[in-house]
Amino acid sequence: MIQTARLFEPPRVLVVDDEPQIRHFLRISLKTEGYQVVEACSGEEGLGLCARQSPDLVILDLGLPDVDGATVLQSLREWSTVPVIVLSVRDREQDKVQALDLGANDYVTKPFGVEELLARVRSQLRTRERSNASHADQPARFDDGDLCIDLAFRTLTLAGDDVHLTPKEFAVLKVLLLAAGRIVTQSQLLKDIWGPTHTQDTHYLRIVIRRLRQKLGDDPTEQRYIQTEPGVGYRFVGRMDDGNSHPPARSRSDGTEHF
Amino acid sequence: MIQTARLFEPPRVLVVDDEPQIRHFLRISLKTEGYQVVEACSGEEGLGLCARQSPDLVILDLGLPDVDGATVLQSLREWSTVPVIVLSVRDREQDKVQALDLGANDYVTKPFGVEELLARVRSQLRTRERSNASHADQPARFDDGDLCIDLAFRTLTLAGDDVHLTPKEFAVLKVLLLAAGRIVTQSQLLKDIWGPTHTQDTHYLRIVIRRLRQKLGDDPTEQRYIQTEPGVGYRFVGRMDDGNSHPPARSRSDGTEHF
DNA sequence: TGCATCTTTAACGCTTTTTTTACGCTCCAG
DNA sequence: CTGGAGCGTAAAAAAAGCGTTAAAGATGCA
Repeated sequence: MIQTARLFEPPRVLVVDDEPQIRHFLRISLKTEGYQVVEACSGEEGLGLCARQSPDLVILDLGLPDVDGATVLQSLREWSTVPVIVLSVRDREQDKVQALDLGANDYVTKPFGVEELLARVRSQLRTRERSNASHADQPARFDDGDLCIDLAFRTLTLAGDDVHLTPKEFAVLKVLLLAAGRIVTQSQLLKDIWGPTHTQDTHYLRIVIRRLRQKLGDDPTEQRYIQTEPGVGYRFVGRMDDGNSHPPARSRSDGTEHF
Repeated sequence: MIQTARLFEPPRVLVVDDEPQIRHFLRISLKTEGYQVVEACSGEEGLGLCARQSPDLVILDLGLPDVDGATVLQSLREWSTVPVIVLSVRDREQDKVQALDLGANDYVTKPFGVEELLARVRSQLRTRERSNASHADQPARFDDGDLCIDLAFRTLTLAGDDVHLTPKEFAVLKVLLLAAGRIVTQSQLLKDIWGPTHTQDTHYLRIVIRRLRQKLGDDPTEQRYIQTEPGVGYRFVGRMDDGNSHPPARSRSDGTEHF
């Protein structure tokens, strides 16, 4: 594998923990290993940072003050596949099983040894490196200045105003956004959202797409966020392009903008 | 008529352990979960089975009679990236770090709870599934600087401008592109796209081919992307080839256009 | 229970896509 | 030189698919 012009950028690790000592301790350890560290002290904040920064790995304490850690994990997994190492004081098997089945990639019981945790971090990053190499990470957030969509908070703002989306509307938008630029076939959307028994009920889609376009301010005369590929499906595209949109390799940019 | 009918095949798990009770125990548990189980009682045998069976996951006991478990892991990692969950009686941090850094994906200390182990197995397989799925689709793409076709994104750009293709047009182009350089017979195209009842309706093809050439900017006076083989079919070629003369078997034309 | 929100159903006009129909050209054999 | 087979082009009619609207069921919540 020839990886030419690829700048080495240290992996970003997001630490979500409410205890300042643990955060401090982890920050020191992780930085010593050469990682970039981002911190959040609540689940809410963690989800937001995940969406905006798309870190390479998340260390998530289950015992958070605001939201249940499990809930955070669950929300996260609705739109992100970032590796998550769960920390918890609970040593019961049942807790581990629950966290792992919610999408955690590893579960470490407190108190833990730093070296072990760091080795598990390395292991996860190693795995991810392989599978990620050819695949750009998914956008968790879209923002072009006018329209802003945040999958973590399920929010959509248009020119600063909050716009409300129904569950179906949001689900469709999410699927389209996660495949931004690519076509999503109608049957794919129907299968994902309405279930495998409705892969032919394209009229469902038409209604939802219509309302989405309405709420997104899509104007048929200009380029729209949601484009129709007749007979095939729909695709979400950003508006920054002046006519020529290009699918290709998006390098990992700063993270806060675009996707 | 491309169908995604995908057979469900249960993941294969290889258990490498010298203790018969543990093997038996794991076999029962794993089979109950619906996995296919393969067993090895020595490192040597484990490596062999890995090579021959290419399992989806390996559970490896570190305390093997013949070879050191760590050595097995190391050998394995020289040619395989299969997820490995290490079992060990040793609880020292140092041992965990060593195993993980040798390429283990997880480390579970004996005695362990079955449910936890199974959850960790699920977690690993889940991760692998995702990365496999995204790798599975062939990155089919043509780009010679002027014309750019991306089958995954279902996009076609000509000199930077987006060009819209109808479903039939795209289907034909896709078949031709996937056989780039080779002839695709008319009846093959008709069978693939219009179904086996229309293998004689060559006029359908003529229309679609015409519109494709139009949209691709094909000029009859120069060499065209889509060439006609009278009485036989059509072939897609990049433009740098010297066209006629030589036999058709250009498996992979040189450099600039990848596919 | 009643209200409000969301989803599903139904119907219609319009655009895009496919199919039909028609005709001109070239190449090659008779 | 003549005529048919095969391909390219063009424009139509037919079909399919999409966008839109409105109203009838569900669903959830106070």
